[in-house]
Amino acid sequence: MQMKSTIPEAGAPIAQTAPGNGTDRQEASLHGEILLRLRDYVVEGNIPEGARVPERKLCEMLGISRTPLREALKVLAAEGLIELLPNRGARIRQLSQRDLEELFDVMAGLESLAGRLACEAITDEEIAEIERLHYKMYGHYLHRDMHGYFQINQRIHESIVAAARNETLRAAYANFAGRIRRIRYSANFARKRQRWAEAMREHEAILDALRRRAGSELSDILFEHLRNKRTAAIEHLAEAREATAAMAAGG
Amino acid sequence: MQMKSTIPEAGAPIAQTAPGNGTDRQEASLHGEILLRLRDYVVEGNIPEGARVPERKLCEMLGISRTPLREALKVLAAEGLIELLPNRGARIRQLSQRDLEELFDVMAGLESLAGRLACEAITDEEIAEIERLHYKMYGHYLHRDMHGYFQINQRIHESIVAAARNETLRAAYANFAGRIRRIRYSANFARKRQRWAEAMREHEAILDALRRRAGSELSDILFEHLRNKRTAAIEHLAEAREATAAMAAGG
DNA sequence: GCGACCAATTTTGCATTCATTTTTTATCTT
DNA sequence: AAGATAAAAAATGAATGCAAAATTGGTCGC
Repeated sequence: MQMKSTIPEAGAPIAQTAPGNGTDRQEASLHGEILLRLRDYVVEGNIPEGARVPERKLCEMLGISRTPLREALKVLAAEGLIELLPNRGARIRQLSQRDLEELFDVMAGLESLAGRLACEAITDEEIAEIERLHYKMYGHYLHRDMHGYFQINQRIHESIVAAARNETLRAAYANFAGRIRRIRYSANFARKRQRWAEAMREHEAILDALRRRAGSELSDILFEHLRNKRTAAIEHLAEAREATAAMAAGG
Repeated sequence: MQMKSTIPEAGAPIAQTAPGNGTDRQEASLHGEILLRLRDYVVEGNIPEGARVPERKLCEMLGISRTPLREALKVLAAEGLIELLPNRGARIRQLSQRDLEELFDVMAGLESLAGRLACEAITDEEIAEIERLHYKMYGHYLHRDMHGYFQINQRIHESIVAAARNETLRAAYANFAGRIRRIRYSANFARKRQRWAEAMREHEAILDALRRRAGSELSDILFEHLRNKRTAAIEHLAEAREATAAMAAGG
């Protein structure tokens, strides 16, 4: 039975052109669509860490044959989201604490670069927009609305990356951000309260350096800002994993 | 005819475990081997820019079927070395001048990060080794040996990346370096003589900052160093492309 | 002689099939 | 009954087959 000649029995609709996570979107081919869908699926943490990604099940789920699926899996492996064990299929890549530290440092480097480049090209309008976001975020801070704060925070960082006017950088940033986001979803990540005030102050320094187009200075501030984030995140993850381990032992 | 049950008639030997270009090496599966071979083949500039990568020819060349080849092509496309046009096959990605500028800036950011991280972790022995390389490179500079200079220069930058103790960073660096290396091979890249003395001075500043473990400072110096490289490289490439275009028009 | 149109060939995308390895299950031994 | 062993089932890796799209070559019209 050929797919093209009959209506597939299983599977959800394939077509979708959602803006998505920012990584390269290659439309119009089956493996491309599958890649987008699978990447989002994995990034959103729908499969637990270290779990197998069974080809057959996914094929049925998506209503396709194994060929395009396997092509997508190879790409996801190259992107670092999954692992391919020879003759033993795909697994969701389990990030060690060290992996996460490394990832955060690379993100810090990329944002630090983005800040430096942004100072060369950013317009007054873009700065005004970031200021607007900043004050909105400050409002969330005052109201102790962590979720709102977090969302605006992310938009500010994305705005800085966008202002760098470097598509290559943006794509790399999106890739690494995706790897971290996976953890965030599955570990129910949240920023520590004690870090909050400090982070807010750092954001003011970021905005100040950006206004003055002080590239080298902004680069330093952003690196340190992300470094502090890293410390908080790693601690949080360690606690979460301990809790999970304890639960598994207790239950 | 199944590959496993008969000896393949066409194609060069598949097995090879060369250290290669530094990007992740996944052995033991056909698509993995193909990926390594194809990547090196493309990075070394064996196929001209924009040229088609015909599946069938490559399959015969490598003595395999299209399935693993296509898997490898998808990965190379994700890495940014080739482009996949829907229903029109793979082409060697043609980098615009803007693409190259972006790539150099990202490389600058990654090396800048590497320098910063290296200052946190580098040992005296590693610094001594980089000093040794530095003086060797200085010798090549004095003897006007560009090729020797260039090779040592590359080893110094790789040493700094290695000293950052960040495998994620190293892999990303290798990926971007590969994209640029392709151009270098095919455009017969070389540094401008006029930049040479300046680059040598910058390298002394790099070494000095490294000795003092001045992370932020080293970060700045490395970024500027790569930025200057970028300018020289882009100019050179523009000239080379003009020459090629003139040759094509004249011949 | 040059360009538009159409059939033949090639190429691509995906499904299917086959061989091999891994995992599961059932049986046997101690 | 617990563990080891072997057969059965399932999953993986790669080749082949088939339909759709694109490229090529040739013919016709102007």
